[in-house]
Amino acid sequence: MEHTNNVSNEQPISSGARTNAKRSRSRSESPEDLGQPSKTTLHHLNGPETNAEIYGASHFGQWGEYMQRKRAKLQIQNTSLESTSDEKNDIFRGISIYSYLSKKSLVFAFQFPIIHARVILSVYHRTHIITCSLTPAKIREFKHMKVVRPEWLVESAAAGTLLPWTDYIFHPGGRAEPSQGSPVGQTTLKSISRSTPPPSPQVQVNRNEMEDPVSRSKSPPSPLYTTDPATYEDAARVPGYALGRSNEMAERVMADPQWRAAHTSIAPDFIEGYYKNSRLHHLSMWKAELRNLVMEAQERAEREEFGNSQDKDGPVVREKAGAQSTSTTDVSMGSAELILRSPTKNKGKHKAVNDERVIMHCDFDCFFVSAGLTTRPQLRSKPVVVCHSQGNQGGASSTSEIASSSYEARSFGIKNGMSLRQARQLCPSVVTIPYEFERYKDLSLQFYTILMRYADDLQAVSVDEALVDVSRSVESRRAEAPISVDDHALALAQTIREEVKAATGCNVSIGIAENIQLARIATRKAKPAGLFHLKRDDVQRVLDPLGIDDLHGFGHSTREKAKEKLGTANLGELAKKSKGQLCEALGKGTGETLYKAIRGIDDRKLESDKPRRSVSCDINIKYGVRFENNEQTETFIYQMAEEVARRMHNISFLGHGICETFNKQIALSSIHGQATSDSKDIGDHAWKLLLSFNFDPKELRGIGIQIQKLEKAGTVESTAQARLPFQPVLRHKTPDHKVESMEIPTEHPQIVVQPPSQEMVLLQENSTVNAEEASAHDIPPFSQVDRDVFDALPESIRKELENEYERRSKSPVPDNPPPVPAERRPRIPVKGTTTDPPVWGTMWWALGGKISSDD
DNA sequence: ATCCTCCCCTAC
DNA sequence: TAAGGTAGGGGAGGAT
Ligand SMILES: Nc1ccn([C@H]2C[C@H](O)[C@@H](COP(=O)(O)OP(=O)(O)OP(=O)(O)O)O2)c(=O)n1
Ligand SMILES: [Mg+2]
Repeated sequence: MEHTNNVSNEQPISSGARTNAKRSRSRSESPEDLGQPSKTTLHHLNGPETNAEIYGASHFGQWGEYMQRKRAKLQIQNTSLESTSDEKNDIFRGISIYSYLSKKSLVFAFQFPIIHARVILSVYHRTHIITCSLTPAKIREFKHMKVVRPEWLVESAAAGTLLPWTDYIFHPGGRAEPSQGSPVGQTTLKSISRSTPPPSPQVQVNRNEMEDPVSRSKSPPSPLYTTDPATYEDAARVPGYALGRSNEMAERVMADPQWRAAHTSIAPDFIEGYYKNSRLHHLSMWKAELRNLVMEAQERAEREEFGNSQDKDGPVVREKAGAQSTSTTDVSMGSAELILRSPTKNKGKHKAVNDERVIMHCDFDCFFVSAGLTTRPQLRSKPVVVCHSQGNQGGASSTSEIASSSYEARSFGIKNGMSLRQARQLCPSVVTIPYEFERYKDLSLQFYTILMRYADDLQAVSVDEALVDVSRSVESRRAEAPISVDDHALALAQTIREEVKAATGCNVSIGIAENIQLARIATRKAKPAGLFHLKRDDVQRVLDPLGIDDLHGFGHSTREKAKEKLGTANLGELAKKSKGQLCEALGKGTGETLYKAIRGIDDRKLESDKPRRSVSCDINIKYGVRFENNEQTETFIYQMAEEVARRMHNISFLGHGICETFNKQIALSSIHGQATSDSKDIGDHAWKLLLSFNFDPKELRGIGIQIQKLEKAGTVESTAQARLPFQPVLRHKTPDHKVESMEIPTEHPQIVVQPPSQEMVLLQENSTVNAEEASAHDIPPFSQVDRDVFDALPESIRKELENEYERRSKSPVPDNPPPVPAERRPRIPVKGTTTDPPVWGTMWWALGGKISSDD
């Protein structure tokens, strides 16, 4: 529990009515589905931008324009949008504008005379951002671009000439808003129209640059037109996190092209190898697998209870029928089967509401280290850490991260999550041992097997950690032996501890309390190798000296916020604050959770049967992704698609600054406009998207794909989290593997993309894609085209569209058939549950960042 | 009021 | 060399 981040894993308070996956984007036909602020591009067509470079060779851009135009029409029902084909009002010639305004503001903008110039909604090219409100993330995104306030347009139009944009530079009011996602600067239109005098330009910019954005991208990063919140420094501030200066050896080695060719993402099996060595990937996989196992066990228990068959003495864990222990290096839990002994799932039914629960939080002590020490007894009582770097690798400067540290090591100040370099500074004699993922898996299954024996309900938290509701077990023990034991919960916990120790050779610690939060606190006191029953009378005494970040779900950032807004991070002090104060400082839900937590209250139920709601695979690459050309990029994309969904971002370990990450979302549909789990479909879409952005592959530092709003197709028996939806191969290969279900994206998932801001090109914002009507990868069937909107398109675009339709009418494009309109699209037949949110996808990539000298 | 989108935050 | 993945809670503020 000493790792850097925090105590525990579980989230506070589930959010009741929410039906959508968190990161999902929903589809809607309404023009308001732009999200907010709505992003719409006004492109003045007359300029030289009307060339192929801008619109690319792809029809995506055209379609995007079509959609935006249509939406614009819908939004401004009463405003004529007909294009004026002449040259009056041409003061905006050559200017492409990316509007980042709320809907209201947008309408406002449309009412201006400039709108009567030909307004083209360009997807791929912009010269200016227009906005009056930006979130911190957008500030980062736009920081190399010309960001102006709407008055620039308004007043230019009024003046009949293009005023210098530098007089209208947008800059967020004051410092960056610390609170997440909250816009910085003005929010309302009122403040716009009220003619605030334009602030004097912060930066002088050569007027010529406006006409030649491309050349700009070659010059050193342009000065910021917005205040830079320097957000990445926040990451570096997180205590103990293994950010650091560059690893010199790594830098040297990266400079060698041969080495890079062999070891970076260029290698065809890069992703697989990366995952194989990623402890965090394993943790995530295991967690999902364990949750599934528990869920299956519960369903089985309920079924058996109903059928009245209770073979109380059968094995609690067994190999699934036909499960071949593939090899000795099977790190997956897929072939195991847990059995829940007591078939009682407290489903909140008439289950004595007032009964005090008994919750146990069971957690291995320094799990990875303990596991490693089972075969290295000679290292017991030494400062031992688990990390990749072994022996003297990396020397004194190894950036290898420590996954787990023994308690002896912790006495030197070493913590989980630190870099080996930091650890060596604290304790030069620290001993490193390697990862043994398969062993962790085996031990974990033993651990869970034992827990299941006593659990009324069980929530898998992690490979080494579980929350167990033992209320009834304790109750019945008390009934059987009322007097001989004074704390039946503690006695049961001791039994569990001993059983786990006997089965695994490792120590678990167990915290016991009446709710989850307190049980976790109790575990802190129990460690190492101990038990602690936190009883009601002791709660305040135990809680008061703690800091807010000692509570699960409250971390570094919340602590800083509390210190700033409430003057203290100490629970005893915070207890004096009113609920209103806490809510004001931290938000309503968080404030209330905290208010209760401080008082030892936590109403959350164990989460043992919630199905997964999204799938994504992330890779953070330190130095792995370095493409030389598009071919390599393509290869990688398809690898990723095969692997499923994945996202990447980049925080460089090599000491060259942080890359910027972007994400965009677009509709993804299979060839036939249907849901798909096919890796080729996903790869195709992702690759096209990426291609359309036309950036330098050398700048690429990460790519990601993620799919959300999953809909179950088939049984509920899904397992392997990352692989499930996208590796149908798995099912065929290992029929015993029990992956007969697939989660299939319904209709068109979305993929999100975003361009390098360095290129001064801003791509279509995800939300501008009307997914209900278009896949964003293709144009709609001709019959679906809104004639008015179509006619309003500039001639060049219209021509291209016409050509395309013409072409298709002659020879259908097998590659790219127009998707069936949504309302006619056959729904994917879904067996099992009826949760029907559509699936969406998000694609990420990261650009920039330097790497040693060659970058 | 409630939903949705785009974020941020947390945890192992 | 080292392999910083991943799912979900929750807040702000616009749309409905
Ligand atoms: N930053 C981290 C934190 C944890 N882990 C892995 C290794 C840990 O052994 C395992 C369990 O995490 P715990 O938080 O339970 O930490 P430990 O079990 O190592 O120590 P303890 O539980 O005794 O505090 O997860 C990791 O790889 N990286
Ligand atoms: Mg542990």
